[in-house]
Amino acid sequence: MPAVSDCINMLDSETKAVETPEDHAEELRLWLRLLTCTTLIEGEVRGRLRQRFDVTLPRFDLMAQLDKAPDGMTLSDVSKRMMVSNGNVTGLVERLVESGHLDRRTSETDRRVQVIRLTKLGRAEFRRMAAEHETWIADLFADLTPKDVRELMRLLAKTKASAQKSAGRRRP
Amino acid sequence: MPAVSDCINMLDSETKAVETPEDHAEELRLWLRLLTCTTLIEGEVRGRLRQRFDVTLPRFDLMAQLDKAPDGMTLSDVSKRMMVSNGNVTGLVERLVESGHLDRRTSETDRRVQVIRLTKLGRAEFRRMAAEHETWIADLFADLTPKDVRELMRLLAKTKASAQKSAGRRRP
DNA sequence: CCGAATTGCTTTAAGCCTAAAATGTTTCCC
DNA sequence: GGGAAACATTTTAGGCTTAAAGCAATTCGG
Repeated sequence: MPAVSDCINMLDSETKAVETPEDHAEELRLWLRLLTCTTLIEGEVRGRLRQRFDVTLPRFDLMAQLDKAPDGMTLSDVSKRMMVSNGNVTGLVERLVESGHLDRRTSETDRRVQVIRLTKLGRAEFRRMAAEHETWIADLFADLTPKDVRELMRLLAKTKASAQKSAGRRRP
Repeated sequence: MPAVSDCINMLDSETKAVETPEDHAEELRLWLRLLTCTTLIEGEVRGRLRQRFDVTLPRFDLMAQLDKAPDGMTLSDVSKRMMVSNGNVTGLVERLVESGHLDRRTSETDRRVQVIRLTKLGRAEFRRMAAEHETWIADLFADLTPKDVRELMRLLAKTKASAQKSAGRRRP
């Protein structure tokens, strides 16, 4: 219950109360736990991909994006989807074209645009890796009940929306 | 409800049913959403740290670990806590010693061990950054109710335990 | 004791990643 | 049409990250 003096402060604030020096320790702990979970799982997946298939996680992620887009994607599309910088994608694609997993061609209608696709080899290898990858994920989350999974999905969707809104406030 | 043939299969499996080619699509979607949330927030924090304080996220994370350990930590401790490789810490520490934020000395009792601490400057700068950092996190999670936060904490704790168990099965 | 593991850290080689600047292309609009 | 703005990508410079190999120092077992 805010004190009267706080209510006065709240008036000249925009959307959120100024509030007395509040701690937000809970949110901080939540963020650290979220980060820990992701780092843990990501490290495990990275290691398994390397050991079983001698492939890096970024390469796998890029191929996963392309597997869902049979007609190919532009580098910008990939960059947005993967939430990484443009320059990053350039190098990643370079190496995957080199190894024969990707096909890259300049768009006929817009010469700025590069369209990339999985090659036959790339698709076959990705499918093989993805099948096993799915079992790893299932195993990593094995102790969660279906209800836990649903609830986490819901709360993470809410988290994502909240974070996007906050990021948008800063970068409109 | 598993079919009879599945139950037979379940008998010769260890802890978890073999089950017919199961899809696990829900767990996969959960993992991708978890990753998206983390990437989104991490990117936002990284950008703000750079713009406001001209500091990188890994440097900030390292300083955060040391702020909680007034008597210092060994590089191994830091490596475990941050869940990054040893070699990574070596370089990170090198740069932070160089910039005057960290103090590094060899342990008196075990000459293999390097103990690092925040310098006065390092601690002061970290505290300044951490205060603002906490408000960013609060803002990014602003749409979650206290109940949401509690529930997420609980489910992520369960997720972490599940993933650790799974990782441990592979690397005992 | 003393050699064999183990431990703590660093080095190496390769790749990932970002922000910012640069380059070439297209679109917009006057 | 012609210049300005917007766009897609690449380049650049620097830092982060990992796995694996290497080097000391310590501990352990006989």
